[in-house]
Amino acid sequence: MDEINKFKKILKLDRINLEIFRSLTKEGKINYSKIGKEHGVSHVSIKNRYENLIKRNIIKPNILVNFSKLDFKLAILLLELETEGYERVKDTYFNCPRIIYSFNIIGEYNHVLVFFAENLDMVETIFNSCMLNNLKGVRKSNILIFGSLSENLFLPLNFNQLDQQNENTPCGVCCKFCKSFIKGQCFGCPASKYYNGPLKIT
Amino acid sequence: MDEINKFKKILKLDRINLEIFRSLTKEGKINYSKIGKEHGVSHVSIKNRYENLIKRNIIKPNILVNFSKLDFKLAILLLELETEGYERVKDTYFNCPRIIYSFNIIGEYNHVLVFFAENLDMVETIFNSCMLNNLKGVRKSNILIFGSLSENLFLPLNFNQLDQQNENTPCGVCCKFCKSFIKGQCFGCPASKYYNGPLKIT
DNA sequence: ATTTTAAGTTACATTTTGTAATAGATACGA
DNA sequence: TCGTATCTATTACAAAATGTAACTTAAAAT
Repeated sequence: MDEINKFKKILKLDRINLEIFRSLTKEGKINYSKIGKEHGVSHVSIKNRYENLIKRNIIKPNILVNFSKLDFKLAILLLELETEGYERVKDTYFNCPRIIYSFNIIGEYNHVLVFFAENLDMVETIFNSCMLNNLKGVRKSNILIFGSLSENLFLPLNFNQLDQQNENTPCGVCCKFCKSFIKGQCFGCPASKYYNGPLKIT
Repeated sequence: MDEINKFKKILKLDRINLEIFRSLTKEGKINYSKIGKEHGVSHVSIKNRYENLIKRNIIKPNILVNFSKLDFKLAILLLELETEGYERVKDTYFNCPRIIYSFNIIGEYNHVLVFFAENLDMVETIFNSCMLNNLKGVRKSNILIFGSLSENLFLPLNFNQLDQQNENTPCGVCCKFCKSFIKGQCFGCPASKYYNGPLKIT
């Protein structure tokens, strides 16, 4: 019971909050007045609930992209890292626009990276040039490539990194000097000015 | 070049669309007028761009939940399924409120499920009672448990399934008859009327 | 017992949105 | 090449939603 009350202080799940969470996905917008009317409270109350949850960093509105519609490839990289490398991975890839998720796990591996590339060749290039070259202390690794994305697979994309005005990538290299980029095997990093793939900002 | 033009027809990335995508995360709302003013176009134009991308199923606004703030546990289940079971997994868990992601992969395993549970004991219970009991044709499985979620980890939660008014779970069982539930080892399925954990709607 | 905090209310001025009619540019088939 | 769709954009105005501030109530903390 204590576990439950503690949880409720963080995220109270009642019909009103549920409706707040749902409305954005259902209608693409949050309409304070409408939700308020439906639940017999004022629009200001809805606004406060919503904004407080965001301010307290409990929820985050976001735009997810349907990766099934793009012709992108996704991959999961399972890593067993030595202690030193372990801390560094998150730092290195914290702002990488290709990394969708990065988390520590317990078990056969201790870190997971989920990333995307523009096509299958690029998966290989990214894996070799961006990752293995950059990472130290990898004891073991395993790559799982996503198969056909038949259903709609919506994932977050780091739009904040797509400005494409920086000389260096967020992970600290420069595409200009990368073999794969020079040979034309790689579109480059979508966060750098050298990028020339489908995510190029027009 | 053709690859890039094909992509642009699906998702045109210019400064305006980028700003549309960013604004929701930055400000929690999409303000057509404001974005329009900033980019020298009318609010109607912004509205149309946004609504068309949603209607075409390219993007989906969503509320992500900060799992680092909740005391929930996350796990990745890697499965090697026989052809017959392969098709069934997606169907069975399509509406499961605990499943965050489900996708086909190529490699050592052919399917991945990412799910959450209220605590570590529940991970075990879900794995045994909900999954292994329900799945046929599993040749090999591997479970990876998430470690400490030090950073903020925002993931989507299926709020549409949290009504808690159904006798049966979306995967087709009834908690009332489940051993783990009867013994009090399990909060039950958050989609069913029997659920009594922290996600209980008040 | 008093203060603080959290959650909600009303009222009104301001801002945003929806809608409809319309225009220009591009794509495309006959 | 002509005409027809289609896509993207515009303006203008009525309708609706939002932001804000001052205030209320209840619960929690000191």
